[in-house]
Amino acid sequence: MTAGATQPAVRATLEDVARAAGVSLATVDRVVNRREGVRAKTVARVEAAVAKLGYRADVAAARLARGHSFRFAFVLPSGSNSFMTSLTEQVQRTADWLAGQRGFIDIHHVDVFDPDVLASALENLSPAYQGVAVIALDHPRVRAAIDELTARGVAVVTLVSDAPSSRRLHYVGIDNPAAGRTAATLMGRFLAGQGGTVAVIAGSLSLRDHTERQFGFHQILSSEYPNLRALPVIEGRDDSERTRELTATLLARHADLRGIYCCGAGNRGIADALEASGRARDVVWITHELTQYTRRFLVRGTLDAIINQDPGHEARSAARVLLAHCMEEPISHDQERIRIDIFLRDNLP
Amino acid sequence: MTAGATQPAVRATLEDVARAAGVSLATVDRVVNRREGVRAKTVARVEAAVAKLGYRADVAAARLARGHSFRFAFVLPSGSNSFMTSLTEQVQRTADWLAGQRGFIDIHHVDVFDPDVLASALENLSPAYQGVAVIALDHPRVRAAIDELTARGVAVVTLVSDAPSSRRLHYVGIDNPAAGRTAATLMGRFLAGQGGTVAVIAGSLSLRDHTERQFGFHQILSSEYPNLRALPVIEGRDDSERTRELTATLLARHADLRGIYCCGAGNRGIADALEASGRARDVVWITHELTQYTRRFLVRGTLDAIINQDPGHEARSAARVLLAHCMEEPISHDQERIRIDIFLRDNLP
DNA sequence: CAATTTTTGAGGTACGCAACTAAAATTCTG
DNA sequence: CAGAATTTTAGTTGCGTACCTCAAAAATTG
Repeated sequence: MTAGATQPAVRATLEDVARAAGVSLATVDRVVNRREGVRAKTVARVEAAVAKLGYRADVAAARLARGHSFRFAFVLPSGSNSFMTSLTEQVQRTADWLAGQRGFIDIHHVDVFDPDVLASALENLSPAYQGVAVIALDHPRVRAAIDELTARGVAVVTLVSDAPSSRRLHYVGIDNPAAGRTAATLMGRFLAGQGGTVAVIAGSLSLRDHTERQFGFHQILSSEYPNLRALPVIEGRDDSERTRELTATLLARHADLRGIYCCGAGNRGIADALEASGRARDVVWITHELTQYTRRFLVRGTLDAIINQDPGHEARSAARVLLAHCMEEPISHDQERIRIDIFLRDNLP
Repeated sequence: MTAGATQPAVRATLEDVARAAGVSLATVDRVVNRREGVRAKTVARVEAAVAKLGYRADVAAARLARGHSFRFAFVLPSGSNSFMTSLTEQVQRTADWLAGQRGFIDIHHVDVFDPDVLASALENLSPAYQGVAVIALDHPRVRAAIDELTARGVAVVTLVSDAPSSRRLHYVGIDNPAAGRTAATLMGRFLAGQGGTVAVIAGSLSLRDHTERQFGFHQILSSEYPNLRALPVIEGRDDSERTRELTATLLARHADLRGIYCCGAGNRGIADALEASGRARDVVWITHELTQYTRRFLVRGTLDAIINQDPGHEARSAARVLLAHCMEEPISHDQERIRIDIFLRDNLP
């Protein structure tokens, strides 16, 4: 048995460092917190002592002493599908957690699909906020609002949907073109050796994430799976009833329809239409977001795969990124990267 | 724009509560921490004040005052494949993070594949540890060692590989039978409509996780994909060279070999044999764990899918669970559940 | 060398809570 | 109803750090 680097039983304090370096507490404090007014020679001596004793500031004590507190706004959609409901719930949970760390989250519900409404909401945000997380729209007015917040020193992270050309600090969400490519690869491989047509249903092509997904999907489908022909994209407006009708029409018109990729919401409509047609087993259906409904369709076999982003992870990540920025701490990119989850019936959580 | 529940600008402290309830700090402290020695009437008065002011304990101040510190042992394998190397690295990172929170992690490297060595390592662990994370073996001696630690009041979590019949506090790892089923579903669907044989390569069938994976794999393959015939399981002992030879033999013997599922390590050997045979494109190969090697094989197209568990998540989760247990705090099961990731070329992180 | 600037030391306070001691209020006992 | 036993409450201290002040020491300048 090999013991790893055993650490000291009890941590060194600032005072220990001061004693070891033969200087006063105040000097150690200046060095550790990179304040000026210390000779290079003394700095070196203190840093040596820090290294020797393995000194690490106690975060609890530091936070207490600093006494900072933070206030963040989360701007979420007022209209709600299952995913957004779940996201809101996770943000609420994150808020509870943050409340113990001197962080306060206010949730603002706005119609994020209207650029003007969203932009004014951002513009009228109380100046009390040090950070804002927003489901963004990639639109000039929204971009301007984000840039203005940033210019005022407010940290802005985009959540789920990005505004890449803005000055936002960070994007918390998945790589949507890659998600579309992932769906295409699954579709192509599940339909290996078969020919036919594949339908793509989006919520709206004015939503950046939906556009990016269908772009990625088409990219792979056309280059890798020439046996499959993609039909023109249909806009279901994330509405179940409308999506049901569109799907029913598709099924009626295209006897050779072998696949459906839905890169938005409205899944209940697709399931209804598919099951009513009796072709549920013959058509490969791939969609986004694990919800109580899509889970059921997947278990039942109507749905073949779900591409998912974890709203819990996204909510926590947004809060962590904002907090780290405010405390001038680095973030761990590994931990903050939002994965493109693939769920089959067998690996559902 | 609807504002959510706006929280007070600055949080209430214990003293605010004491003043509001007309009692002393000490009394509030007893009520909040559920100590006894307070009349029911007073308790009610304090709780009302807590509710009214929305008091939440400041975790930083609480930790500082309590002054507790914790020491955990992580027992990891001394022999190393890529996954274990990566896990060790992540544990090291987690240790750095924990060091700021009064938590100390010592890493012990032992031969975890020998039950006796592993059991003695656990038995001889310093009594200074309040918690232990161990890559377990499901063996009577190991189980006994875990149970003894638990009896001594040490929190034990099993990591990556479980010992379900022991009294361990928690298992941090994936559901291995489900992972095997996931692999089988991918295999079956990628080979839809084709007949042929499928090989299963395990590291060793005496490892519980490998056995469980191949069990799940066979379960789904035989029930759902009768067109595919599984060959007897081969043991590659997680050794690349041996695995290469075995794979080459397989390819030579079975002209109708259409799939390979590797539920252990030794992937470099499989890649070599597959590429040398010229049948890399015709054989569906699915394996576990994303490493620098498997990533390359996936990108190149030799490998078709990776079933992954995130070592970073596992290391952090183990530390969080131990820490929460020691501080008698609840854990968020959502966040601690280790997902079965599926990686295709398109959704690689 | 005196005047000035830079660097360092000593000490203190505050942060919000936990845990301890001592004192007060209440209940019980004979 | 006094005095003891018990329950309930008040007061205090310390955790490790950040940040502040004031003065002393050292280095630099004219």
